[in-house]
Amino acid sequence: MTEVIEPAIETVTIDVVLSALADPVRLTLVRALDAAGDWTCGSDVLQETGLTIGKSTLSHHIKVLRDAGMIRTRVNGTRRLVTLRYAEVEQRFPGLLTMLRGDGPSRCAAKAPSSTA
Amino acid sequence: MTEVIEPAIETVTIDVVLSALADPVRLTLVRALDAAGDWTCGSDVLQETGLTIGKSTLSHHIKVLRDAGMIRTRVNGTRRLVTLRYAEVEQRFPGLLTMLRGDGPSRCAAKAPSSTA
DNA sequence: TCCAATGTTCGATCTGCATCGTACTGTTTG
DNA sequence: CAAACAGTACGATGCAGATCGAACATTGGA
Repeated sequence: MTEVIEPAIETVTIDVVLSALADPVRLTLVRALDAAGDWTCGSDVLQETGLTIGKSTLSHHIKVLRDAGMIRTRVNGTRRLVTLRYAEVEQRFPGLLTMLRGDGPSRCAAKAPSSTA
Repeated sequence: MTEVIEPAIETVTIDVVLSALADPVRLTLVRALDAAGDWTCGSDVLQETGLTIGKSTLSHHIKVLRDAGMIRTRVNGTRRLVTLRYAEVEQRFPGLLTMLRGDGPSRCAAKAPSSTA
């Protein structure tokens, strides 16, 4: 069970994290990991999230998220297991994962105060 | 003292905020606002931040940040005064402004644990 | 050993966005 | 009213990054 190399959480900057999370596909991936709990395997995530991207594109996005310190990749046989670096990210950027969770692209239409002007 | 139209904070999604903050110029602007308080829209900002962009580009970035709910623009005569929507952003996305503050592009080289492998 | 399955790497393409210059709007002042 | 100033709007350009397909590892099993 080798681990793919990843940055120490202390060396991760918010600049890089913001760039990583600015992409809708990567945001979807992180949310899926957060919601689905522990592990999600590479290609399974496409089916689970409904993303329609090629596997090389997925591989690219996973690398970006890993370099941004958000996720961890462990090699298990012929498969890669991906997980959120939950505790570390929460420690380094408190509240970040919570705010990612709150807003789906079209949720949150519950109660809008009348100050829309 | 008219106010330029801005979104209600409740309608702002984290997706839009992340896209807005993913740009280094806009991140610089937000940090400058956070550090210095209010300022005017024009060449003051460029001089203060050391940014070397045209004024139309600056205007563009300010619009993006405003649409993302991060800043407010007030019209005062022939000038525009820009402020950070501090309390509102903090209420909607707790901790966000703090984590923007923490990381300069090259700071934070203090103590890296030996878990780099 | 050979084959199938899973991901990564590489090169090419294409789209979105940052940037710029110019023209335009609105405001203050002479 | 005209001129100067501050900022916006718009069209054009260039580049970074998202995407894809194909070739290349690596592993597990027949």
